[in-house]
Amino acid sequence: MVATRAEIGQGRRQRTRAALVEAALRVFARMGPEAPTVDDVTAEARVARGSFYNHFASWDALLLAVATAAVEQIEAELAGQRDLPDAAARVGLHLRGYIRKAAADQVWGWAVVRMALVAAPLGTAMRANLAQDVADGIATGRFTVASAQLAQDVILGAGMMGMRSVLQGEAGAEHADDVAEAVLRALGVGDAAAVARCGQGGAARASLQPDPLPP
Amino acid sequence: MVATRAEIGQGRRQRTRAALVEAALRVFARMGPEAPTVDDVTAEARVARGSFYNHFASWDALLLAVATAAVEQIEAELAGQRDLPDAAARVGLHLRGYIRKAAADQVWGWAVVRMALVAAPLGTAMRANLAQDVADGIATGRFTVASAQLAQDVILGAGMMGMRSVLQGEAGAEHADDVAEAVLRALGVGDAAAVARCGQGGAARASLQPDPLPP
DNA sequence: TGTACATCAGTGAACGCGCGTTCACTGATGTAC
DNA sequence: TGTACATCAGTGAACGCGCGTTCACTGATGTAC
Repeated sequence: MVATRAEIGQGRRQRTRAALVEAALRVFARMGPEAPTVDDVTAEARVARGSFYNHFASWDALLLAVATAAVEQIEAELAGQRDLPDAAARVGLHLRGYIRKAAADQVWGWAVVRMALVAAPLGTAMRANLAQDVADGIATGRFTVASAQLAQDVILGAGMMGMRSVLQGEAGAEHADDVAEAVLRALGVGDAAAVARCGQGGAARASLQPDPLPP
Repeated sequence: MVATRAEIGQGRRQRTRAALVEAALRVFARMGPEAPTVDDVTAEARVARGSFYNHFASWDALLLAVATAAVEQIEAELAGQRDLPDAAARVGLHLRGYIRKAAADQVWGWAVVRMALVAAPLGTAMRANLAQDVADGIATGRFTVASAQLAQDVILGAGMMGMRSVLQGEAGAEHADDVAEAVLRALGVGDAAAVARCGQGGAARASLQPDPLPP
């Protein structure tokens, strides 16, 4: 059966591709998404240089794959929180989740921060997730802000800077709660402190296992 | 007199150097601070390639010069506002000033946003200016925040994202006031709306002349 | 006043490295008979 | 069961472009006499 051979081929392909994406994440965490060369990534993945072009037509294609993988990873860990009825609680838990994950998995954190600041794909992916919660919060009167754009700017801006501070070692893990509370206050949420510090926080925390430090 | 000849030489030097820094600002606005080459900058400055190395030992040296020039430019326009007695007013007016300037001078705005996100020198310069106001606001009880780090993260993060939105055309000039108000709310300033929308705003606005659009 | 000279910054051709990209080849795995 | 073959992904040497960097030269300007 032809299907079998094709499947086996796909298996090899996917393993090599995954190795490249994972290696790129580590390299991006060290060097950002634009400085490294094809050689840096293939060396980290322990794969021949030519293999890169079997999988990615361009550097942007790799960037998109890495950004997608990074967002999927955190969103999977936060799964279920999109179902919370309160938009403020959802935003708060996402903020805490991202910052806590940055503290627990510095490779992921640095890669996300560096990509978010420089590369379009990641910012776009995160904005897409956010837009829904922001629109909901405004529609239900939970957020009192001048515009949805303003809400996004405050959430993403403070969130990214909060991650950066934690990664730099300028703040501890409690920074996640502090940032969430401050952002919710900015959005006009009256009970910001309560929303930012409890809710499904226990569950979210339990799903985060600490990771080894980066190289 | 030997001094005269030396001075004339310095005059030539300084003009060439200034041309390189101004050209680099325009190039950074288009391409960010890392992608462009020495050729891009010298071509924009209409100067021979070799001249670059008469003035800058490395790309980082250029970056530092451009970042310094960009911060000095806005700080000169906001001069006097550091004397305001209220830390909240100072922070608000700086936020509005940066975002309004980005709207009025897009070349400056894009260069600042791209440098702030990627290059260390600019972020460091802005943090240094901020630290004083944040410390003051906390000491006088004007800000009620968990930490100075938190205040900086919210101010810089929301400020940069606000500049980005205006530059992208996703928000209008009024975004400056909205961001300032939201940030002050996050910092626990009770009269955030009042502080963000009046004060020395008129004077600050008058000092900003609109600039031509970037290439 | 005029001419030869000194001292700069600026110039741009030339060199060489490093990187992206290609492509004929290898090796692994499954298939046919 | 064993052997020849087909089909993949993966490999890495080779090519060539583009960029950073250097340095002997030019041109501009002021100085000496």
